[in-house]
Amino acid sequence: MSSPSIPSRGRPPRLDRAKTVETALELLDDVGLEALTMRRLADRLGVQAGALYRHFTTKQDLLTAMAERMLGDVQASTGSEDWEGRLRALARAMRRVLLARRDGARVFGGTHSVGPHTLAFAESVLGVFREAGFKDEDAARALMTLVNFTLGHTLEEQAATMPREDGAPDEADRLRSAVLAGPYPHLTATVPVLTSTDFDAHFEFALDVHVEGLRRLRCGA
Amino acid sequence: MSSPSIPSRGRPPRLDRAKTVETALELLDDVGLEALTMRRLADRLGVQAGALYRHFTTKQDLLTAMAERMLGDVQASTGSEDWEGRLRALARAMRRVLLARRDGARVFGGTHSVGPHTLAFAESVLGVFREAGFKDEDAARALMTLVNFTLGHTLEEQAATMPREDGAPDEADRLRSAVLAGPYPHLTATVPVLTSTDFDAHFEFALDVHVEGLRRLRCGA
DNA sequence: ACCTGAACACCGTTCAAGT
DNA sequence: ACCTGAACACCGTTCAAGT
Repeated sequence: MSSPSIPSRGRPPRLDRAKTVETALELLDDVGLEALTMRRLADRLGVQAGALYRHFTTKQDLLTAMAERMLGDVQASTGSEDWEGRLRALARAMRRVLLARRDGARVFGGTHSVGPHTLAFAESVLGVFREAGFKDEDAARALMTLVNFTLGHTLEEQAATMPREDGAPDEADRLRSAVLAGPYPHLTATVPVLTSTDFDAHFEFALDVHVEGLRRLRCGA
Repeated sequence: MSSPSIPSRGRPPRLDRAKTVETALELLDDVGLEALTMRRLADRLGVQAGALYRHFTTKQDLLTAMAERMLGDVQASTGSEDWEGRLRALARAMRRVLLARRDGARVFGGTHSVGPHTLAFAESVLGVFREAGFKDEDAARALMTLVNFTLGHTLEEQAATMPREDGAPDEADRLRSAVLAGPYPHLTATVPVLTSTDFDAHFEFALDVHVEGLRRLRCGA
């Protein structure tokens, strides 16, 4: 088999987008977004940094491809549930794939992929809304809101669970001492919840609010 | 007056945190977050870059002070409205101050100030919820959700309205052509809304969903 | 005490030249 | 066609030395 199709003049390339993106995601998991540099990625690929620019026009282009690749891991929920159940499943799936990689939310939030995985996800969410009877305008805005809040939540979650260097106080600790030092009765009462690490509960709360609000808007107006 | 209080040995400082933060915010408006460097800021202050580290331990510390300063511009809505009206006013005020400066949302989102302005804002939102009868746990999570979605929205808004360099296609254009090139019926139907620049309408939709959802949760459970 | 000058250890990106 | 080698124009941060 392996038809030569286009007889590629010169040597076969040692790099390609797919393999580079895969390696970049592994490097991301190992060192985090801050330390993900073109030079370090080139090192891991056994290549010079400049070679990466044959396959990605900029670092931003690489990050966008990484975000697109991450979205490819969302499971298509073929469930025969109602629209609310299908919506919850899609939101949880998006959260899951972002949490699956170190700084995944920041990578996704810093890019705007229009690749097939990203569009397929948006298409699924829109399908749920439109088949549930939402107007096109509401469906589009409901998609934006859902992506927004899911991204925002995972951003906070990954920021809060970041491994802090020795000696530096936890973010929760900094908030606690600042709140207790000032005249903040409401914050004082709620700071245990605000610094809680039960992010599943926080996410499900936001998801409940969102779905509940959308249900009201579906019939009204 | 002007009591010498502590006789400051040596020359009076040419820099202080407040003035530096103010200048940094002006520089941000002029050049954007990407070009906001310690060297450029030092230049504008007539000082060497290293001098900034007498007043801010890191650039992150400076950015946090900038975010804190921005939150100081929220107007205290002393309105005698119901909890929903007060909540809407606070969310709109947060959106307003973030939109007031170039890349304001990204600066705020990349930091976690526990300064008085930030805490005062959180305290206000929590006050609305708790006085409306929300449980402490729900109030705390509703605050997180509100800040989340307001930040996420302004992040998207400022990303979409960024001045693009010549020749580079608009983000909306890229989305449009990608959608029309593939099998995406739902996206095709909604892409006019998704690429709409009526961000007020998008924000008010999300605010409606949020408030509507919270109203249901207040009594229930 | 506060700032300068200069360095350290990096960045992303470009591009002639090799193969 | 693809990659190397080397450079360009920067970064954030540190710190001896000056005043």
